[in-house]
Amino acid sequence: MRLLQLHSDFIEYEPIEKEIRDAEEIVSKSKIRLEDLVVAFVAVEDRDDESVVKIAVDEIKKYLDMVKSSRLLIYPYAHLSSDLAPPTLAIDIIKSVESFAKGSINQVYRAPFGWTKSFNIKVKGHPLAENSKEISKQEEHKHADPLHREKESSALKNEEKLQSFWYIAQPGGEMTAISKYNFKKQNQNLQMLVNYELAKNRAVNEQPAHVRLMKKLALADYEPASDAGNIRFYPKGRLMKSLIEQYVTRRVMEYGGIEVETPIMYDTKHPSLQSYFNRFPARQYNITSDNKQLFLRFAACFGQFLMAKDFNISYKHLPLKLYELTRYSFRREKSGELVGLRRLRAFTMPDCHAFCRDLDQAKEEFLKRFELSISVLNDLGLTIKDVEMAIRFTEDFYNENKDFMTDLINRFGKPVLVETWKERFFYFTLKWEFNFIDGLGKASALSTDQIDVENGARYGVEFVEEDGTKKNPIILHNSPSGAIERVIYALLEKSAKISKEGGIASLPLWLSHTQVRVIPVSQEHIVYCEKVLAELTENQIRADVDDRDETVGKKIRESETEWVRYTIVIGDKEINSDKLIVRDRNEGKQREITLHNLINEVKAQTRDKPYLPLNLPLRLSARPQIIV
RNA sequence: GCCUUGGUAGCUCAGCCUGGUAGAGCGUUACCUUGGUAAGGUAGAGGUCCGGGGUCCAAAUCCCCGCCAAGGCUCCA
Repeated sequence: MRLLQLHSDFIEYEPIEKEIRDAEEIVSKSKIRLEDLVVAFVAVEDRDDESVVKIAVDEIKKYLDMVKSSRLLIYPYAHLSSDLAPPTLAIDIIKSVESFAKGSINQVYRAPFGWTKSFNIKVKGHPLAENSKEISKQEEHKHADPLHREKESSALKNEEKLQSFWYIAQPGGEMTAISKYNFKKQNQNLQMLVNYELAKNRAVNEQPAHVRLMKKLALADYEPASDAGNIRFYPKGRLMKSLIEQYVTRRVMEYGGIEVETPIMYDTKHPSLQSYFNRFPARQYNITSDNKQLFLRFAACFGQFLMAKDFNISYKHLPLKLYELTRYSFRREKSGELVGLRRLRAFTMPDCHAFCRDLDQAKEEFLKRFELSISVLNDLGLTIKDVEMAIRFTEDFYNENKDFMTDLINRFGKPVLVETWKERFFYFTLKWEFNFIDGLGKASALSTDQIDVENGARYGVEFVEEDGTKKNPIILHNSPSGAIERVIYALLEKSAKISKEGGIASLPLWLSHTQVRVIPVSQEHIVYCEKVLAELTENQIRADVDDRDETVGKKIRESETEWVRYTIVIGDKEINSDKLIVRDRNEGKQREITLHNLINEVKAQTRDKPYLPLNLPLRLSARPQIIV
């Protein structure tokens, strides 16, 4: 017996005419509408007998409980099988299913057997809404086997290939099965990552700290007029984001990345993309334009692969590295999955692909990019201490590249989470990522790299080998920082952690909106303040002056709550001497310094980092108020 | 999608249980104050109590339907 269950908002059906001679007689041919129910499409197959009835009803009942529904429509649907039972037997079995189901299910309906029916159905969108089963007489034995798992139509996955084995690998290369590993105190975050990945035990009832901070610091906010997960960035957030974007781009270009730009929407009917879609039921924004079905990119991969396909590449050009910073990549994550800046539907992703000649070259390049990623994160204010690494690979890859794997783990220098598969299902054979663990124990991937052995051929990317033959390259997929929004999330969450432990929450100076704030004691000092301001600005330091008609105390308080690192108060004393009194927020106290030395101090801390001027009026009285 | 919580002034929220004049703080406007390292004072303006329906003499408040959001579940190739 074949069973397809759909959790539906409604179904409407209307018997049109008898399809077979043995069709049952029906009372009325009028249209029937049922709401909020499970529709079970049933096909009775040749081998079936009455013994499948109980099994089928048990399955249906289990499914109804799972989706918390108590209304069932049994809908005979021959098209589920090509091996149908004779109609007379089928109708008996279906009727048995109906009467048996009535014993345990509140409301049971059945559509007539043997009729052509028109129907209109709306299936709910949740992951369990579609469920397909094949029921046979041996089903009961299968159930006794704990390894037996259900097939779900929505998962096109080959589950055997997908079964994961989990380990902790330590520097040196030793691997311990996760159940046997003893987590030490310093590995708390790794343990949280393991919990997050495996135990799925992460119920918390709090708003993440960064959501409050992104609003308080006037960086970013939700945009109610857009789709959820599409964030608005205020001037301060935009500036911070621009700086990170410029920094990451510069580092990738120094590494050898060639910057390109690719479209944000693609035709679903394109052959390369189509085969990708068939394999991975995607979550993307769809657009219909004229007669085309387009989707918004969820990564820079397609654009770069389609571009590389048209290149004339020799082995001498490899590794060839293409880079794009996507603003945006889109993923239509389910509404409930979206959180602040952590998980969005539109995000900015640095994406660098390296096309490599062979595995040896890919491995060599892989290590370079690993070092690049660590260095980039470090400069952004996130060290190895702040992240946990996960490595995922196929067993074959591991067995053939043990030394390489050990090298990778040693470079990280801490125990890492390992996930392995017996066979390759995804397009990569090896993947690592750095996960940031936030104050609520949630893990989010930042930097990542993958060895892709599949998409070269899928997209028809080729290079000419030394002997003149054409080959598909191995492709590495690296994002040295992860999504820019997510970097900001991690920085804010890290600050919140520090603050919770009694420290001073702050952002790296080069990413701070205002680096120095100048406060006049009274209106008559403003002119002098602006001179100081001009000198700071000339030296590429972001400084502003609080010329509003407020008391000094209040201005200082606001400077502190805005996380401004250096605050200078200027009155008669300062005008008549060459010394300034600076309030250093990191130290929590004031000290005397000359303007020249202050400039040098700031420059020393922001050396080699991008600079952008303030994107708001330098006088606070001229700024619109953005937050409370 | 499901579960939970929420939607009241520009912002953050109280009021709702127990129906009867629309509230506070911050911000904003005006005036006073001209200041020295974390909030100076006084006065004013500011409301479709998310939308629709119902109950009631009377609904921000109770009931029903809907919309939107957040958090959780799930998911995260």
